[in-house]
Amino acid sequence: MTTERYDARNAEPKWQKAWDEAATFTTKNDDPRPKYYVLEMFPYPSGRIHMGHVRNYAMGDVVARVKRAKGFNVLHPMGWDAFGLPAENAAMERKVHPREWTYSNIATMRGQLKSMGLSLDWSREIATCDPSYYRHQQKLFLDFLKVGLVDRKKSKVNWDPVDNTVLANEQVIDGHGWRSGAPVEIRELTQWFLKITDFSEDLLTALDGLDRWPDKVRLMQKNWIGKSEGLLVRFVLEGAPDGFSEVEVYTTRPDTLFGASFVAVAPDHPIAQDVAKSDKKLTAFIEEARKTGTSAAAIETAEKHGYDTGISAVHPLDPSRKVPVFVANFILMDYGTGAIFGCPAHDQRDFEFATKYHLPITRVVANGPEDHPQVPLLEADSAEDGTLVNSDFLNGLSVPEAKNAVAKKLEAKNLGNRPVGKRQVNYRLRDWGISRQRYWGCPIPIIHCEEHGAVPVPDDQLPVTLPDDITFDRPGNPLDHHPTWKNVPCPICGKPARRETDTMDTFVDSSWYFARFTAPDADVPTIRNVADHWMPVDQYIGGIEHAILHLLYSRFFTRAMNKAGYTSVSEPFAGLFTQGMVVHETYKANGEWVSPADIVMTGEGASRSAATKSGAIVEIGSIEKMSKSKKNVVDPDDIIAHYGADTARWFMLSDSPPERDVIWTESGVEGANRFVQRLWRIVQGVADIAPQPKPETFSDAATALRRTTHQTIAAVDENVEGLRFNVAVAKLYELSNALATQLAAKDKDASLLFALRESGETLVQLVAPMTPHLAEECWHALGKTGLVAEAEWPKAEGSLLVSDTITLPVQVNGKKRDEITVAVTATPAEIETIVRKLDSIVRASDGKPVKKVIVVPQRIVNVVV
RNA sequence: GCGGACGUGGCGGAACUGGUAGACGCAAGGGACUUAAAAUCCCUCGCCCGAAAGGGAGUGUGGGUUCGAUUCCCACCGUCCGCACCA
Repeated sequence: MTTERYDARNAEPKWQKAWDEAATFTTKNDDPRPKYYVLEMFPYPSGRIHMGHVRNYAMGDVVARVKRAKGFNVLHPMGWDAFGLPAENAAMERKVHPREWTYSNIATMRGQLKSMGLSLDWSREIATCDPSYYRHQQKLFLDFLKVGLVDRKKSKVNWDPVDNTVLANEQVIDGHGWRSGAPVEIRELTQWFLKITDFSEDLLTALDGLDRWPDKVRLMQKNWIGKSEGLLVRFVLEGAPDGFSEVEVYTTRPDTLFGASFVAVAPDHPIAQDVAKSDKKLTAFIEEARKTGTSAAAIETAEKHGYDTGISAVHPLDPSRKVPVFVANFILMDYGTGAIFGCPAHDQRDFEFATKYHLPITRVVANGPEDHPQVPLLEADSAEDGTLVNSDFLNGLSVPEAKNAVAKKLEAKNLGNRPVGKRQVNYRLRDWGISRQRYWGCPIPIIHCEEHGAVPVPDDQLPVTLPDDITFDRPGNPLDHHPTWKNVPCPICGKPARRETDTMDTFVDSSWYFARFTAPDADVPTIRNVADHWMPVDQYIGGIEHAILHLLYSRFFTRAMNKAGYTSVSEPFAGLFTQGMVVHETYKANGEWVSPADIVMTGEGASRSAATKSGAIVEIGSIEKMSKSKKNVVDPDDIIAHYGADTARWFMLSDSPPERDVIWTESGVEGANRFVQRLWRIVQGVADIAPQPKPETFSDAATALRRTTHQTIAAVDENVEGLRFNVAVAKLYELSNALATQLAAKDKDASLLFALRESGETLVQLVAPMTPHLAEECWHALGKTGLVAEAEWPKAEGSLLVSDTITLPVQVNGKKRDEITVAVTATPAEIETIVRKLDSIVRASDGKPVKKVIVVPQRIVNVVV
């Protein structure tokens, strides 16, 4: 028996090459076996992979390898989310072209991913920044335009007046541009929009069908779509400027209409704007309100402010009542009609506002007799389960009844030739603005002609490619500055026209890449029947940070592609799993963050202490997400070079439940590596046993080992299906322990030798999805021909999963006192007889009479005294 | 503020549908092997009382349902996450 250590550095490249040469992971579209599409969120090519990638891709790879072994035709591709701002920042800071920077990062990261031994079909690799990808995206955009899913309208953007550029929200820090430090202005630009709101209702209701998505993500999307059912109500105005005889408000609480004590409109509301023309104070108020609207910190501390316009609104149900009309800073023009009626008693914001401006606060919904209308409220009370009071014909009704009664009444009542009230469903979801004033993105294929307006680029002129000769020495969008690129003839009249210089939001790129993977070389965006065959993705795995935008946009995009005829599915991801982050301790020396690679740790447990290599004392800080800024990053390359990819993969799958954060620790990696070495030793022991014929009868030891082996197959199956990798890992440890114990036994009969061989081979197959290189090495050592990656998944023998005797715990009044071993077939009556005679039970009963014996078959016995 | 999740040994965590709480790993302690170390192997390992046998309480806190509750219900405490002047 050899006892050499397993040498990952040597074995891993060897097996990666073997898989490559055998094309083990290349997927054919016309393979007749049932399909399984597993996908991990593709990475942004930032430069190097990080531990989060290792964890994400290790999980997906386990699923892919298990499904492949179970006979599925598995699609498991990889690509690059390659457009985006960091490439432009690199260009500005390091004078490197965004394309070169991106492709060089891709090359590095591809090499790193390959060193992980992932079972990916690299022949399907795509990069979103490649014209061979984005030309199809341009085609999709034009087709969406044809089917009416594209819109062009004005929208507000963050504008940096020094850099002359549009800023993303994350580039605005405390109301200032991140690079220039100048105060950010809000500007209106004409932008392209995708009409995601056309699908608001469908995107909402279809969430119910996504039963393999986390409830949490579905709830987040539901809140994001934000459906509300309410009523539009028209108020007649008195004392308003010409042309404003009425104001329309939106409310979800029409039942509280009799509690209205004011009407408020947004600073951007046409009425406010009009009054401001002749009212300097209001102009100043609106200006002030806009300022507080930009930064999140300001909003949180912002007080509710209002400006009384002097206009009165007539109560629609009681013409004798009139309420003042305010302009208020907490009303949003974008939601509803940009105007509300305020009911201070039942809305906290209205309550605060009314208190400040001394407006009446009248209770109109009471929870019970204690809520006498005359008792002053200390805060608003939503009182959704209450009964209407103080409300004329509504008195005594429940809230839903009152909502309905008000709606009915106002719908029937006419003002001019329209009803006063109209029921309306509202969504918080807004259309998706995709215009970005940037270079490194997919060009929007439109040509602007003075005569013909926005003209689509004809199909035969696609793709509109990005020009290479650009500079970043001027602020603003290089496409806009380019001397020639944007000058083109109008496709309709041929007169000089100009290209759209905006590029698409990078979320567009990632909204359909999963569909492109199904036919990555096709000269159309998707081949319909191929996309229909593979889609939806059976298992999608990625970070929770994409719970809303990426996943919602992809759901929309799939519907849009469906409408444009590219696929007949409408949901892109049947199963979704969101994995936790990789976190690590932080270290500080002399006030500076220190990398774990630069410290020396001494002592253990609570008495641990750390120092830098130069001897400075290191303070051990909190455990946080690995990030460059805190320097608590462990580089996967270092780990793979030191321990091998299998150790890194095994560690990422062990211990922590995959949806939770995992703490990266040195001892954890070493533990994982210990297992890798241990498995190799065990397998060498098994390899010394010649393959055995299956015996007729088995010794007790052999049967016990076989039971463990087959129970482990069942357990690993079940836990991998449920993505509980940490539990599957624990079961594999148990099997290893049982196998090692029997391997060390002195006298082994032939049946035990058979069981050891069976157990060893099974163990190798079961770990193969997690530590694939080690498994190949073991498979080979066991004398197996072919690749374990291509071997059929082991099947648990049903007869070994059940036993003919069973051990039942025996409780007295719910406390365990003893246990008995009986035949599985023992009847409850037989068990009861045995239990009643047990010394331990008689003793524990303490002479009290036995009232009842509860026998739960196969589970437990409880004696009630 | 609204919504959601979670709370189990020194640590990460396991526990099927209400049925033996603490699987498995890490850390720790003891031993074997070794000139020594590493590696490896064996043993112990939630808390309290007890030499042991055994016993007691125990899954954030307090109550409830049940023969039986980590699991279900109510209240509270704590942690984390999402959304937010959304009418």
